Amino acid sequence: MSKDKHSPKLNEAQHKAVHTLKGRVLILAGAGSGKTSVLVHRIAHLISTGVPPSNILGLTFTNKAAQEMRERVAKAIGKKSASEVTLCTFHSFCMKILRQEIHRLGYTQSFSIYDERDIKRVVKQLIRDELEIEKDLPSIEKTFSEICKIRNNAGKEEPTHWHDAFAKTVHDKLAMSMRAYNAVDFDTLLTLTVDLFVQFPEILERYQNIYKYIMIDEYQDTNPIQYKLASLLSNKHNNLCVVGDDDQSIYGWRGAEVEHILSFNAETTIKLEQNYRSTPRILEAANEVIRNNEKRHNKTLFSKNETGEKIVVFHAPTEEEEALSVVDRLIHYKEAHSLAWSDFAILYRSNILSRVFEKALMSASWKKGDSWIRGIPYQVFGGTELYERAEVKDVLAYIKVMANPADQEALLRVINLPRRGISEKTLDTVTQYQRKEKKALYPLLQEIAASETNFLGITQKGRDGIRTFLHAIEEAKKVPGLRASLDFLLDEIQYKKAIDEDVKSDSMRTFKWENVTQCLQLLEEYEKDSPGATLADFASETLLDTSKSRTSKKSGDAVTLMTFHSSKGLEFPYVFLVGLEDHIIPHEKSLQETGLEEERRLLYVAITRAKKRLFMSMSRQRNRYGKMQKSSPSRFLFEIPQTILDMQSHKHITD
DNA sequence: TAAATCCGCCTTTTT
DNA sequence: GGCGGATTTA
Repeated sequence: MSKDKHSPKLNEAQHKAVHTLKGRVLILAGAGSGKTSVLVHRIAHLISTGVPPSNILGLTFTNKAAQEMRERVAKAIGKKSASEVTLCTFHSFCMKILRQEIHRLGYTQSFSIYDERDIKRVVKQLIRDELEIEKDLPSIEKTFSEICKIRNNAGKEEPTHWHDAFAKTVHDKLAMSMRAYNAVDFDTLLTLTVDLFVQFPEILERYQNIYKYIMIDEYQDTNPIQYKLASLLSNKHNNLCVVGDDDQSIYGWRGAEVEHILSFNAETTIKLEQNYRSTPRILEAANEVIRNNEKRHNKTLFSKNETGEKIVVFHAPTEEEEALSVVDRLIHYKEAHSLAWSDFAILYRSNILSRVFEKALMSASWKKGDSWIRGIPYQVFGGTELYERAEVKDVLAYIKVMANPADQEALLRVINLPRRGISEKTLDTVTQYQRKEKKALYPLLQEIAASETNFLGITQKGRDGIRTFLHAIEEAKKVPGLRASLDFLLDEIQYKKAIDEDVKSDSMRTFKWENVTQCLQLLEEYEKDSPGATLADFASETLLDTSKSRTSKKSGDAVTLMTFHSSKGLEFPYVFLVGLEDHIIPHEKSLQETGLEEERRLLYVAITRAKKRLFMSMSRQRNRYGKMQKSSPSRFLFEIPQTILDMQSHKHITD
């Protein structure tokens, strides 16, 4: 048996998984058991038996997983056929369908996508104006999470007590507002697609006939609505293959139900239990941790690899020293075993932890040949960064307004930006009137701009501002070309000048403008890559896959930094798990909420990313909300037997 | 009308 | 300790 899981030689279970093409197939795939490889082979095999690539649909949860699948399928069957296979996230799949069909649900093709901030603002507004309750308002957070529950439950149960009923009211109003704004959000992308399929069986059938073979990766992470979508689609041809591992279910907080995988009605069930990725030592640590969970299927993951080194653990006095120790080891092992930077990953529970490691990486010096180089190349995944920045959101909001004038959130965001004399009071008058008269905002603004006399008591200044704003938008729309049209707009509204005047520090000013330029750059690339695409397409695709912003160009040799969550499905020879402290993992907030077991699974996922060497570290104190606080090692660490741990001083590398 | 100050919450994880 | 949002001040 080959050790290489990429080798064409498959073990018995893998072989069966690849060759069972019909019916409902459940593949229980332990960590590192060659799951992706099996899926890729299975796709190749389907095609070799004469199934057209366009009949195959592979759904994943993250963009990274989708991208990896696309790359590996392309390698296996060639770029051309691979491009005909649909491999994408649930969300972008729904996007694809809704772009074609959403007009049947009372939207237009150029609908906007709202992120969590946008949607929360709408919810807040609804709670405030529509319900006119002053006292005892349920918090937005709470209402919003109730709303998410309703949506993700796919109408499974009706709300019973007051908070739920309230949330249901807000939910229904929200749905109306969103239709008025011609906007959807991450959740409704899915719910609307399901609605579409339920309301229009003939459309469903059309897609059923396209996607005759459906595969779902990371099935343990499906929530009810995704489950519903998959069952609808696969209902006719009944070829549904799902792959997953209950021990790696880490999205409970997003409504994922492990029950889906535990109770999947399968005609064939296949278990992949041989791990090809990690050394037995690493696997033992993972197994020892996960066996403390009660809610799980008993599994016996084994590895035939060489035993491997013990797991290194070190405890640094401060966060900075922890980061330095990690970086020292990075340099040491790269040198000692002539590795590439991309052989290393630094993984953490939450995004904030990336900071201190980025700093340490940036200021580290290492020897390349005869010369010293300052700064280790690294790549941070996740932590949306670029699209979270105010200036980029502004630009995106302008894009949305041009593409979709009904997008009221975007409109209100930029209508007085840069300041053009439209006061809060003016906006208040206008929106109140508009809500009362049930008019759309944009046409109303046009009406105001066109009027010569006093309209709703709006000041001359306000009216002038509205005119300037609308003029800029309308003129920009006429400019052909996406990038050109946006350039025109930004020039017209003097956006750069506004940044220059608003921002005090020099470095910040340059930084902000660079972000804007980068955004424009992305638009230009997008325009080049997808001829015929619109601004609406750009905005939504951008929001559905924020990783594109950073992975665009230089993906050379670099150390990977990412959260435990986003590391799922990936592997690295050398893995550093950092910040393993008891309030971070298990996260203090998880203790009541999603529960300890999910945190343990999360650590299990993180541990099983490592192929050769695993390092675990923590600090004795950590900065929390600006205050230094003591922290102690994660309780999970004590579940690993001492015999396979190598406790080191943070200062000295011993081997 | 816009700038200055204050307040509260926050940092769990992703699409 | 920093950011967005609300409130106060010029």
